[in-house]
Amino acid sequence: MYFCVTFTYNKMEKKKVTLQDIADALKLTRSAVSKALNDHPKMSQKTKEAVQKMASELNYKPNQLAAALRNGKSKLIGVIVPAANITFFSSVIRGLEESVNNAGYSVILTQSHDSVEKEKEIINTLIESRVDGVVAALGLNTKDYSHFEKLKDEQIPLVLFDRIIKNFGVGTVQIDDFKGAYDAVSHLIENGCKRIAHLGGHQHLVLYRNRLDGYKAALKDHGITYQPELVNLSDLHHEDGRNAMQKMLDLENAPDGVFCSSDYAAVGSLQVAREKGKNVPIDFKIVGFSNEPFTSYLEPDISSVDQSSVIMGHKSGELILSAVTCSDTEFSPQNVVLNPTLMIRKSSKLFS
Amino acid sequence: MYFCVTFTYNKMEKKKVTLQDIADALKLTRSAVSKALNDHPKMSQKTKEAVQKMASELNYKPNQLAAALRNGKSKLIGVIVPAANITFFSSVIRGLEESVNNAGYSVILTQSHDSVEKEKEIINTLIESRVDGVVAALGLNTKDYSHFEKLKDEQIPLVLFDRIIKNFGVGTVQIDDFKGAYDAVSHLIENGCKRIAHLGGHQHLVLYRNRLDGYKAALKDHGITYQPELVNLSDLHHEDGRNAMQKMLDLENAPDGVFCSSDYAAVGSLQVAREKGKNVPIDFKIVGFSNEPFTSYLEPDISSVDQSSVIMGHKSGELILSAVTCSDTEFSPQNVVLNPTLMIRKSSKLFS
DNA sequence: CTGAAAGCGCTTACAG
DNA sequence: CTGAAAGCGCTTACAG
Repeated sequence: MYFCVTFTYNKMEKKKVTLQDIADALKLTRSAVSKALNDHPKMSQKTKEAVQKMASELNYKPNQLAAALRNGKSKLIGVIVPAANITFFSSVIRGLEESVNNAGYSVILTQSHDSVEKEKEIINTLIESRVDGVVAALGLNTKDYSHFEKLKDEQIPLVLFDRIIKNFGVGTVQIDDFKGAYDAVSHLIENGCKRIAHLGGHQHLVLYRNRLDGYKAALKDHGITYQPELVNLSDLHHEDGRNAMQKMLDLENAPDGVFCSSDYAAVGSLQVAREKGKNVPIDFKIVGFSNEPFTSYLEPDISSVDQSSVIMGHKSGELILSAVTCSDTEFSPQNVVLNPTLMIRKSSKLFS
Repeated sequence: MYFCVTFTYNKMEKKKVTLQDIADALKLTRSAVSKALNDHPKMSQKTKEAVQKMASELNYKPNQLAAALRNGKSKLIGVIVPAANITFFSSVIRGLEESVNNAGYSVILTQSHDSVEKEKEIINTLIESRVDGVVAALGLNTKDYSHFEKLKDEQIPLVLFDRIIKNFGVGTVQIDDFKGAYDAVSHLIENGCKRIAHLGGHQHLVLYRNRLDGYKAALKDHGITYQPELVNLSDLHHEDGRNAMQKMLDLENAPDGVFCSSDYAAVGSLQVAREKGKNVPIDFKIVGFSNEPFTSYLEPDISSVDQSSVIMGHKSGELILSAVTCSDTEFSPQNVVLNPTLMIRKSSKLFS
């Protein structure tokens, strides 16, 4: 599978330079040096400058571990996502890392792989690492929240995004899934669809419930009767989209459009519709969810609900930072709801 | 842009339980408790059990910060990527996190945004965080490596992946880019291409040099003369692919196929070829690089060189762990070269 | 098999 | 404006 080229180098121990070394060099005490370095108000400018100079000369690197232990805060934010290589999550991570990094915090990244067991382990590890806060999206199968309660017990602030827990008393960041779905389905109706299918996600997750509700509401408001056989719930992977569409397009009264709660399911739908001889968008229209970059590369490109994932990350970062840095005994976690944007592309337009 | 719902909860201070608390409860000393918890050989089974029991009763969580300070190792691995939301990087991160996590290490994720300045800052932060090792892919503009030298000065092991530095005396993980390119171009030739273009990356990065070399070698071995005007070097984004292809297809002697060092550039090429009335793959054939998931969703789906990114992450994890846990004074960093796999799809096949 | 002691590198309340 | 001292929570070499 691979081959290796190796060579050796000498790994010799070298003493790390500490506050004491700077103090010695300058005939000061550790405390003075510490204060100078931390820009303490009651320190003469002269001493500060001398210390700064010596620190960089000696190539001093403060030991954050020691500072963290002493201060009782690690400047570490733990992040839990199901998998780091799903575009939506990696985009949130991107935004999150940017925003907390700006404030001098680092991100510890963990993956639950949608396993509750793993989620529990991670939370223990994060507590032991003494992270100052945790930002998380629930695993697909997480229905019991006791491990998240533990964070509360330890007084570690928590912010949930996208896959959130309702009324859990923690900060949350989500998009308005109801509105995203409502807009998408209304758009399909306005472009001539009469029978719209919905490929949705598991209903124990709030966001998928909200999307289904938005779908139903849009139908109702446009005088279309809700048909349970046009709704399929799954993990929403590419294959799930294919399977669902295979069945639905074989219905006697097949749908003429579909609103998918995931772009992967939407691509699957597009492929199957084509295989069954449908012309998309003329015979069959599609809207996906998440606005994954690839949706715009397809032919026809697929309409999708953008959930501004990088911004969701930024916002999650802001929330966790405000919780972490808040010194009040009374703290009010915010629940942020971002506005979704329907990106209209060829897959759903009447005249393309 | 968003609205907020807020409410308050009471943030009261609670004492964390420490070794001392367990010791007090059991009339033991901290040292005894520490040894019991760390499964020290010279501890009676009875004590160990009693300590374990009390620890979980008191809901004890060891303070990793304190342990790290004392042990001189943080069990933290720093990761530097240009951006976390590029599929290739997020996949490597996925694999890396999995493998180091299995060994009890956590990942600190950072992003350089292809900025040398940022890269320098990150390395300082990681040193201050006392990470036990660093895994990194170079930024696109990083030509000076002095900040990576710093890691050596601090005796922090480094593993570079994909965008590596040659002969830097550190562990590296890459795919055989030469072979990947060679195979891709040979495949195009075998499927009838006579004039093959190459959209390549900046040549100060070894991997892009290797791919260009592979391209040239394949041409040569098949008796085709290398034509500089058919090579375009860029950042390889979607737009770069479009721009390059716009120009090339207007050449008097336009290419009949293209090997792109990125899938994003490949999609751009596909779009432009279509816009110019080419039938892909009949008139014009395309092979990309990285095997991004979306390449298989397109119509025609795009052939691409798979660089087994998750495995690259696993391998990087293994290398950094072996460097971190190695106690020898002599350590030999490995240079791992993974085998690329050409994924043949419709965009490059003679008879599709 | 168990305990007393020292120390990792920092910071801060206190005293001068 | 500066210093001496204590302590964050752990671990380990040493003594018994």
